[in-house]
Amino acid sequence: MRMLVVEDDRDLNRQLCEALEDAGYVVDKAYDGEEGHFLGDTEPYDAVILDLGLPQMDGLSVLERWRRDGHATPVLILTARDRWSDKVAGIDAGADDYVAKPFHMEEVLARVRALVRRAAGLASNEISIGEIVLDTKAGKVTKNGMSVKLTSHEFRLLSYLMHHKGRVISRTELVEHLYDQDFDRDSNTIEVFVGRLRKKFGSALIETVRGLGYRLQEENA
Amino acid sequence: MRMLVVEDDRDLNRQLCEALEDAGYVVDKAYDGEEGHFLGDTEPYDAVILDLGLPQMDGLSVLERWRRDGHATPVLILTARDRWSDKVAGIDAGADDYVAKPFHMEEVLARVRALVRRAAGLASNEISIGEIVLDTKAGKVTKNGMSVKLTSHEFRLLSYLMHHKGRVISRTELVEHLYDQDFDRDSNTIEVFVGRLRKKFGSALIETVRGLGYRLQEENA
DNA sequence: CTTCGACGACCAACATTCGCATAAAATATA
DNA sequence: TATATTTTATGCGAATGTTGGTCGTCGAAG
Repeated sequence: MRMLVVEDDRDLNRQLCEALEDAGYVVDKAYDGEEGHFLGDTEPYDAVILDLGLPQMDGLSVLERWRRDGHATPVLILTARDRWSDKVAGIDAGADDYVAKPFHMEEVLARVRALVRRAAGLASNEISIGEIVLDTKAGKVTKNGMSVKLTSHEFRLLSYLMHHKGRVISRTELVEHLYDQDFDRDSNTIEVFVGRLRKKFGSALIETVRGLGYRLQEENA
Repeated sequence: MRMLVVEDDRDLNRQLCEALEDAGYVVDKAYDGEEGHFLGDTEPYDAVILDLGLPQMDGLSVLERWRRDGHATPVLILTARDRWSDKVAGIDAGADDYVAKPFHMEEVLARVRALVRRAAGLASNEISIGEIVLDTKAGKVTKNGMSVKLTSHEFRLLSYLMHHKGRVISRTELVEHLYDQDFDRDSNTIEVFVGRLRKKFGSALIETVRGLGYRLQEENA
């Protein structure tokens, strides 16, 4: 999962990024509204953390423009504690959730998890497909109840695929969501990891759609 | 485990802190409502001890604001013995428990233990995993019934991990809960202590999840 | 039906990061 | 001061991620 943090306070921005990276996400950052808007417009994020008080273009405008342009990316708003009106306006503008500053990093993480989960239309922290169960909170995967050991990239890949099961995912989309901006476009890492996942879960799990990408099938185990 | 004590009576504050530290917690203190509110809002405590009669902002308001902002941190209220109404109001405001002043330190400690325990979803003061039993009340650990000698940091680390068994805990989270504010971010102390615990309990106890953190497994002993 | 080309799978070597043990230094405790 | 505990420093080794190459396979065009 790939996140964008738009926050002008360098220190806070760094803290947020660290926490998110700790939690296993890939994170891009922006320090002003314009940059943030551009990135959110260009890159396919799975969630955005957006501060409201920003230089260049304030957070609310950024959010409004995104929504006007049809971006549905989940957005978590950061508001100063005393700016109630901002909170309301943020929700009107299409924010998915908000947290008042100052906040507990853990709370932000919990809310981000919830956003990603909801975006995938799921109710809990667990996604299952056949005998395979992925627990995003515990960071654990089991097959037939047996825990399966995955490396962090393997986990991310599987996680993304399971969040979008049934849909064909292009290699480009995977690269965009699993890596940050500068990454060698023509590399075959994704294929390698798909191969490794198949070795661990059986080749039936991930279906190859030639020329388009990969798909996780509900029926298969 | 990391605690916050909000109490304007310096003497009492000090006593509480000492007792808590003796019991193996890491403790931050605040002498007025504002400071207390800020800290509780910012730092991830495992429990808070909150006096109601405070300068700047009274305890009840502090608590109400925390709860309104979605903080679920367990809070133990201190009330004067004759202020029944306060007690009721405290519970309404979201306190988890209360103690009337003057009190026995023992009672406070017991209630704090209970709060931490409940927050972790446990029923007793003993947490066990395989043959290892940790008694939070006695501050002792046994393996196969044999007492194991741990240093205070070793105990704290093990305790935190056991309170969250099954979940992957990042090194960052551990540092945040085992040390107070200013602590060198890139230090390898945690790794050293994990190593020591493994030496004492066997390497199967603490599983490392590369790139993410550590996890205590229910299954393993 | 055959052939060709493109795409993906697989493999093995390489580079890198990460965690661990160890020991020495610093700090707290008795 | 002596002792126990905590922290820092460093090098090693294993786990992980990446690259490049080869082979197999699918599908379309002849």
